[in-house]
Amino acid sequence: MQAKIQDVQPICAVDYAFRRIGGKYKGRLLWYLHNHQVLRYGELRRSIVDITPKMLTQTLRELEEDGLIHREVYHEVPPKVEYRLTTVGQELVPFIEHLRDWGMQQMRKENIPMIGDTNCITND
Amino acid sequence: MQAKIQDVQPICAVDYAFRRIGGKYKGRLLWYLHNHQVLRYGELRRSIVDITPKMLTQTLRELEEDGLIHREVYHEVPPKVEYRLTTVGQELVPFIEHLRDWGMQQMRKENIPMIGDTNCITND
DNA sequence: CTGAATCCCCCAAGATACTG
DNA sequence: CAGTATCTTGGGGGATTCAG
Repeated sequence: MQAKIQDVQPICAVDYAFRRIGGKYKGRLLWYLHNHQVLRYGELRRSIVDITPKMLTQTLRELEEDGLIHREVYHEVPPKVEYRLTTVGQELVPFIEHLRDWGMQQMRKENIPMIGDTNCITND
Repeated sequence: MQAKIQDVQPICAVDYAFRRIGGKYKGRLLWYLHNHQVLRYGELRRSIVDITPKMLTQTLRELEEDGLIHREVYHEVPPKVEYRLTTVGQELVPFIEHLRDWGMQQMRKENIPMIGDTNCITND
């Protein structure tokens, strides 16, 4: 488990913000949730191609505890759980969007190959 | 040493961009360099209060190799080395700025204490 | 003053198997 | 379907010492 954001006193706001969206998968997770509005656990698992169930759950829990995403459980058989961005989470979208644009530009300029889609959009 | 950005094929642009500015100190380093235009090694060491010489050098080298900062060596006694953002590095400033604003707002709302300055500005 | 060189540790992340 | 439970590991990062 990553150290909770509340448990470590940040040096400054930049430090705080970077720690809050840091980690290997948080950026993509937020981005995919933004693109699809709402995604189920299995859909996220297929979107983040290189993630294991453990890391997916762990990252989702951290983002939830952190107030960036909302988790909705439907008590059905079979189970169904939906994830979506909270209002606070949505405030981060412009940032991720611009960062993605910058990343795309850099990759084009440097001719860097990638595994997935150019726009970071999944198909399902 | 962190795996070089060129050596790991990114999943998508978001993945790429996050990996390129990831790490514990890169964000603050870029931010401080933006605020002061140019900083010497020792000034950076005092700005990033929680960094060790090893991590400072390592992070600076990664950012340099990555084309985000420029390193200028003055062959004097005593030695003098200056760091500044490159053009590509400067393109990242708006995002860091936006992220910092978001972080400040969150910290104010949640009443989170911090160690350094609210604006992430150092004094020297 | 600006680093380099070691040694070491912790924990984020991976692999695998299992469950309500 | 949506997760847990263990075990393992790689390397990011820390502490300390030395150097030009």
